[in-house]
Amino acid sequence: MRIATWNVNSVRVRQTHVKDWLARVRPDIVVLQEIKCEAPQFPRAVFAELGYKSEVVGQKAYNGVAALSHRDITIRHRALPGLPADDSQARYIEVETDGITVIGIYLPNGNSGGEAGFQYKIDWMDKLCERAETLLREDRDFLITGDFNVCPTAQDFAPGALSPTDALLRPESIARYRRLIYAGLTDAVRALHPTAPAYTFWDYQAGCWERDRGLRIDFALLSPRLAETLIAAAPDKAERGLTQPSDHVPLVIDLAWGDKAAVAA
DNA sequence: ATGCCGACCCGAGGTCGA
Repeated sequence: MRIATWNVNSVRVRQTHVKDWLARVRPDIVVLQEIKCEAPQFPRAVFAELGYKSEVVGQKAYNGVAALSHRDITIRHRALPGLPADDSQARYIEVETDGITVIGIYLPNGNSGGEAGFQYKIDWMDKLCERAETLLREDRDFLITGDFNVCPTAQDFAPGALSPTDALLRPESIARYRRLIYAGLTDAVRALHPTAPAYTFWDYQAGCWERDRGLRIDFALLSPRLAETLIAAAPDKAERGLTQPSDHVPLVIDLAWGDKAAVAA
């Protein structure tokens, strides 16, 4: 099973990139972030030409997440459980297929809106931790993947790419990322590549791509049984070098899940 | 120290991202 995540920074601007990438990489499921449109504007037909169905949690201009799959998927949640009912930011999608729950997230950045904006990020992370802990208690097979907007270690950003006071580096943010790991989830990329930079984001500004001043802020965190099936996990760096790219690249995870099921049968 | 770039809103230039 191939699962991917990609912050596309506007799905309408990036629809040809996404379509070409789907044809090349053929993920079973991909979750998208920052689609920046409401569901009616989502270019479903473009991806349907390749056999992909879309589940969209849209929002005008900002945020917005989606899941594309050529399998049958069931949408379980369109918002992060535990957030206030009046929260209108489209940042969470939870879908299920073949016994796996795939959670796609666009975690708040936390640098805008002052301390209230940062507190929103922290509250969001607390609810995400609670969701993960609930699924672990239920002994479910799941992964949380997407744009986490956190750089947990110094290895996860190029020197000078972030201010030391950036919300991506604040101890409150990192502590909550660590809580997900301590709960029992496995960072798929680090499990296989302990020392590689594995950046997933390069700012459009200041020649960050050309100077390789990147960040590793997109992750796939696997529940224990899924982690045992991990085959491959890597950012698809080539996408950043194309014309008019997203500032993020896809992260692609391969699991021996279908194989395992076949053996068991 | 600040802005760089690029997307959104709309139809200028402000706001947000990370």
